Amino acid sequence: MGTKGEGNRQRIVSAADNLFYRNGYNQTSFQDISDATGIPRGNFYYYFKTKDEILNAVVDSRVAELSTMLQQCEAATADARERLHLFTDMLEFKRDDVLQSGCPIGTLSSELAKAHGAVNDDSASDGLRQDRSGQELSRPEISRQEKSKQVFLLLRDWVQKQFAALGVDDAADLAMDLLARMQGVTVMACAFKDADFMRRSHREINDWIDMKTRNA
Amino acid sequence: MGTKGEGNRQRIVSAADNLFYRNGYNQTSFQDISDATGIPRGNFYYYFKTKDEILNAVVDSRVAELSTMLQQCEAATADARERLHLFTDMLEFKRDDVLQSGCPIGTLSSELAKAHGAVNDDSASDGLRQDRSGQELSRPEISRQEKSKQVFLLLRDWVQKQFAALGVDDAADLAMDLLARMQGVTVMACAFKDADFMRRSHREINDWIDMKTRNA
DNA sequence: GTCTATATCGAGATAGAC
DNA sequence: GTCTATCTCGATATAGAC
Repeated sequence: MGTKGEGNRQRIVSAADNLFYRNGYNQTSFQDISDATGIPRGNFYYYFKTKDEILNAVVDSRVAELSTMLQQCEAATADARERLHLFTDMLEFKRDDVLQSGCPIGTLSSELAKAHGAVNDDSASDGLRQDRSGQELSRPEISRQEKSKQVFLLLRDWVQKQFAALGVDDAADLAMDLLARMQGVTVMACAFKDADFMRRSHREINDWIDMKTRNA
Repeated sequence: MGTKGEGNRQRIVSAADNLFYRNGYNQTSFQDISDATGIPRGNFYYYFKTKDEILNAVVDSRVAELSTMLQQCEAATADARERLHLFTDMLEFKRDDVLQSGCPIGTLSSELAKAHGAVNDDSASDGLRQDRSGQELSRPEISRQEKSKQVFLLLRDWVQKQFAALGVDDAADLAMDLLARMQGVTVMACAFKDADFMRRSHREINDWIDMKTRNA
């Protein structure tokens, strides 16, 4: 293919984004991304040194895409309560995907919270693990989870801003509560493949938003 | 080791249970279980034909363990509202584990919801995938997720029973709502490593239970 | 910039001695 | 029942031709 390099980079990130969501990060191979894009495996190392760098690019891409979506929510209405309702509408737009694969942000975060290698049951050593030369062992899952957290941080801060605009005094708590409720709905709806539960919960979350911001 | 066989089987299941939780199912190797138990890799195939069978045994073990815990909740008090509060106390007992690795049930369910192999973007074929001989391809992730769902079903039915005993007319919905709220709390608390959020949410979930069952 | 060939490792699973 | 040796496959990653 004679297309320009940066175009290929974007296609890799886009395919990886989709595959990380559908199949999970650990279960997605370079071959899978190669099959989805038509770009040969070896070329990936021209754009990314490691699989972790692809993950970084995917998270950056998700942050950028969600930023755009949140800006559109702000452009659509000046009423912060309406903006929050537009935000929860994701439960409706993405219903089929959520039922099949859960929330892209939540499931990635949960997956990356899992460690690699042996489980440390040893109660004698409570410091960082060290190798024979005394250096700390690198733990990639730590930085990976920190990276994936960026998407949640973006959403939390935006939701908090909307609650604050409505004059509540616990906007930070309410922001975490809203995200937690949406996460809980996606986990249970996906586990039970229950679309009706998603619809009902969507309504009740909107009612909860209205109730919490009634004095605005 | 000259210990009896069934003892070894239990030790394998127990170690796998812990490793599936801390490291994830897909990221747990037979070598990891071997290291944790001292039982050589090859012996696993005397007790289990495949890794899937180990997963089945782990889920059965979790169902049995949780059944015991729920029976203890019932033995502790005849007040169904008190029983539900004892149930939510898991958010307190298991706080450190949840902060590190999330909920064992929810994260396993989310992990097993992810597919294997290529993502089907092809809109022309909307039936089951077939191989060249026309047979349906087996999709182990389907039966795996169905199996893991058993733990959620146990909890949902028990919670529903408690709500029903309190005379509410939407016990089934409330059971799903309670599990969803707890799942949401664990996902966000683990992502943000926020113990305070867990404590606060625990209180608010208990308040919500009391509110929903006020007329009992 | 693009692609093929390959190195290296660890996974799940099997065979067969004891 | 227990254990070692090994098979086969697919993973990430690298080397180097074009």
